Amino acid sequence: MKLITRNTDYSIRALIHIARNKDRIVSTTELVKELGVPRPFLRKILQLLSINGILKSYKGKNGGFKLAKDPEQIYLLTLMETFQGKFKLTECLFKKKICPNQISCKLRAQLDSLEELVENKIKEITLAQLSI
Amino acid sequence: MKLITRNTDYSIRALIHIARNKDRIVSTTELVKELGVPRPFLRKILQLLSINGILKSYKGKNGGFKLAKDPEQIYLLTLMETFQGKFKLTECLFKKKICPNQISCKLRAQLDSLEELVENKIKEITLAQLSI
DNA sequence: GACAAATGATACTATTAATGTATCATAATG
DNA sequence: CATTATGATACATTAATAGTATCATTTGTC
Repeated sequence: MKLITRNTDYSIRALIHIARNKDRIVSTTELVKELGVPRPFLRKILQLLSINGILKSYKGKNGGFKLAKDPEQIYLLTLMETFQGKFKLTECLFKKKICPNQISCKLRAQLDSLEELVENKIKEITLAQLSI
Repeated sequence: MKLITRNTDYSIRALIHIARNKDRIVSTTELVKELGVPRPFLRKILQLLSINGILKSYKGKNGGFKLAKDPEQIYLLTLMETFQGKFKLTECLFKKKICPNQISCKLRAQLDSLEELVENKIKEITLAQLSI
């Protein structure tokens, strides 16, 4: 199963590097060298981070990215939801009209409480903790 | 994300029905009617449950399946691992030779502790609880 | 102002995992 | 011995993930 997909993972690694060099602009070229991930894919990821206000971008020569917030304010949950959509451990089949009974479903109840537990844990994790 | 995939989910629903009728043999035909899931897919699932000693099968006319164990002894974690492989919240990219540093990875450490938490919770859930 | 080096926007392709099908063999019951 | 069930196994489809490609726009430097 994938709690964290590759684009989220790459984004974290990129952000860690940017956080560790937060006084200057970091370019995609530099990040590709540092992380060894595919350039076009990384570019797409950085763009999304920029659109979502996590990175600030600088166009043109010597351009690149800087953090738009303090590392303490960048949450793992936010990153996951940026790339993977709203946090859900398991989509209920009820919604896909396969499982008939949402309300009485004991499994659903168990999963919901588990989901809450996991979400609360993830909420606490920030870039600051990951980049030290 | 999918903590529980469709075959695990179908298996649970099938087992619930079988558990509720545990004094008699239940056929695939009956389960298809009851659950409304694709027959060939369900057959494959029931076969796997049988191979793994969760169901006992009866071949031939009037054949079908019965529980091979008490509902109290059938764990959600076992079902998940039967259909989805060893429980892992997120496969480490280190193993795929993409991420260079397994040991120093702070994210990995966080995920590992989260994984333990979730696994322990899932370990406690049995068919008995789900089929009441 | 022209060029180079960067990001912005966006459409497309490939790969993998999940989901579902099909077929033939074998066994048990009446 | 026909019918109805499971056993074994190969195949096909769909959806999600992962990755590519292309052209436009912006900015610094000569």
